[in-house]
Amino acid sequence: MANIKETSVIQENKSNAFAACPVTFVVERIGGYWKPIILFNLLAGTRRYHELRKAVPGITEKVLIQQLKQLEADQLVTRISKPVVPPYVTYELSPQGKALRPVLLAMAEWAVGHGGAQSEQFEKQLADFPGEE
Amino acid sequence: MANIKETSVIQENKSNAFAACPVTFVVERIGGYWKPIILFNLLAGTRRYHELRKAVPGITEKVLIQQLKQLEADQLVTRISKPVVPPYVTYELSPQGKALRPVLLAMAEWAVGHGGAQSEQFEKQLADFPGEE
DNA sequence: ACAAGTACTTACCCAATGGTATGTTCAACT
DNA sequence: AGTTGAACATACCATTGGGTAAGTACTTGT
Repeated sequence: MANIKETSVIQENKSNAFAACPVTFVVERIGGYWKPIILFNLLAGTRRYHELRKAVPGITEKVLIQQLKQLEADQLVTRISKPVVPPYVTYELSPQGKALRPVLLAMAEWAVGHGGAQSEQFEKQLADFPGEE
Repeated sequence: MANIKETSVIQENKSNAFAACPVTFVVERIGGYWKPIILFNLLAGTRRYHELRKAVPGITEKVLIQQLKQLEADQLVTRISKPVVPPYVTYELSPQGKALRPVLLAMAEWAVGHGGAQSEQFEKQLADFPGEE
């Protein structure tokens, strides 16, 4: 019987930081590579699962589902499933998720300002971005 | 000789997403757990290495250095080293880094609004947060 | 009868992130 | 001569995020 490892010091440390720093609180929820991107897409409105797949290029099904589940568990998105065949499932931002709009828009604007060669493209993307619903 | 793996498809996919989505552009630079937290601390002003260690609880030296190097490589922070002994090294936000202020503040404000039990604490933190320099 | 489409699930794998622990350099202090 | 302190570097390990590939359930279209 090898090392058993009691509850991991790391998690405790993270909880400490979590308690102290508001940014940490946010990172714990929308950190990682894909979550902000998914949220940004949902900001534009309710999307079916399949639509999200197309809207977020490069993401795989597994990861998309995985991230959606986590976002759902953190109550940032709401999953609505109609019991029909073929399945009809949509995802949309919860009120908490919608409250992230300023964060995501601030990100997008920074990208416009500091995206170098991409800036123009980003600007176009933002131009036809839907406002509040 | 086993599979050699040419340049990784993943990176290509990421570059695609990167090209299309402004939020992806940002995530590529300040994604991960620690970077936003470090940037948030630097937002309050120039800090010595040792000060950062204390300001960011739970981070280890290795990871702190690592993240600082990456931020420096991405030109979000500037490292200033005085050639004295003992070493005197400070880190501060570059202009690009300072431009992230709205992003980080938006995060902090979201935390205040949605931090549940922690909200009050976050609010205090933000109250004595320095403004623009 | 069979392919197609939708929204997943499962099993397996790799690479990056992050953590622990220790070493280094140089000078001032004791 | 040994310790201390700043700002790292390095070696090694564990965890996690993310990727690939395949399978599932159920119905509609051909």
